[in-house]
Amino acid sequence: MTATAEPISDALLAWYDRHARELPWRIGPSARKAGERPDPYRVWLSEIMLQQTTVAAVKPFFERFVNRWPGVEALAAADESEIMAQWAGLGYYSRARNLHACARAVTGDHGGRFPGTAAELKTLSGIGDYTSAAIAAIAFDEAAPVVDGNIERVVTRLFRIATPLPKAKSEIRTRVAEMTPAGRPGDFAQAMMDLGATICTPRSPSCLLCPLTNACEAASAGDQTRYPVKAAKKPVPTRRGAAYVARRSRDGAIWLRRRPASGMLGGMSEAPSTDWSARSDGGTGAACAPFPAAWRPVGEIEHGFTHFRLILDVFHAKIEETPATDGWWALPDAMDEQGLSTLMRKVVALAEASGEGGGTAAKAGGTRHAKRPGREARAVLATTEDGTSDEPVFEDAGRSGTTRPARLERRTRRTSARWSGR
DNA sequence: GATACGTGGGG
DNA sequence: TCCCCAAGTAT
Repeated sequence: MTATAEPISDALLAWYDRHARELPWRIGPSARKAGERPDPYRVWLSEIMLQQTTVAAVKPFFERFVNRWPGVEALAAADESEIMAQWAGLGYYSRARNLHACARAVTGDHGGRFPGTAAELKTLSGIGDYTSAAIAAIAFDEAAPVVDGNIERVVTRLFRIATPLPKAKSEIRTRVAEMTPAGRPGDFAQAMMDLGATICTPRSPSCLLCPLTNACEAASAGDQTRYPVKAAKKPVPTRRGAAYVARRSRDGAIWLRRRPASGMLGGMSEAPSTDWSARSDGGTGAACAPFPAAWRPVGEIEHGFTHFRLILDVFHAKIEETPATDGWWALPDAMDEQGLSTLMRKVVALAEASGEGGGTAAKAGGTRHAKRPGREARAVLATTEDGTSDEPVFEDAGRSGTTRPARLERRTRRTSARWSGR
């Protein structure tokens, strides 16, 4: 332990006692001191969701998950497709698959209880260096060094570490291990993350409000925004592809299929699409469609992924016969349960908005190339048709069986879908 | 070690 | 508009 280590954790914990954020998965410092402990299941679930994802984005998903699956056994008993559908919109979908695998491992191999050490936790699917340490510290009081992006920023500034990430990780971890107090390792980790999220922010840190400013080498030098130093990022290429939205004239149902279990949007549903490595010249059209129909171009969707930008040409057709390909019919009312990624929700929304007979003004020459998918997607969509309802379709029978006869239930109401994620 | 892997919000 | 980035992991 270095000479400065102890004052840092003391000052930080004192700050945390006053300024800790209240979060649905968190036990506040007072309650924690009073002996209350966080539920390892909730800690785990939140940590998985929070990987590369903002607190604001996670909150509603976390609430839905714990309402639906209050404990790890319930989650383990769920169908993976149902978990995927609930995860839809949160991104990084391998997390959802790993979540299920982890829940099953905890239930099957650990008697329904999460193992209590970082080393054991790390053997579970979806739990790596950060998450294992975080769960061990927060839920089980192990003084494991927790290092996430916030803490990297705080520590590189505190010690003015100029080594670029990710090379600096080991040094950062060493520093964190030195600072982590045996008494309150979980609060310390959460305090560091809160500090990084609210005070020691990337662009304009509020050093005047920071409890560690006196100990901070970068603040003393006045160059705090130089840290952390990161390797240069590479330019993101553009890929193109096409998506084909087939609508059943009778009830407005859309033909969906499931993407392969691994790779981009793995395991999620989609309107049948070409692959995306496809030529950047936009050489997509009716000829590339998954099955013959009167395909009409309705615009394009732009979507930014982490490592490439995608431009998807969207085609629409009204058909009546069930295609002779793998897939299933999804009714407008049931879109939320289909496990559609955000990209595919945009695709479907665009097709809906420009589909003739859908009740919305499909005219206006602007639909041909919707350069503003964001605005497009935010449009309130309404179909004036009455819909019949299939059962929720995102399930095994649906994707393999294809032409499974729909269970018909008359549901005479208008559908009005708003682009709001859920 | 480098790359694949989503999405939405903020400056 | 564009770029950055957010409680990372798996391969």
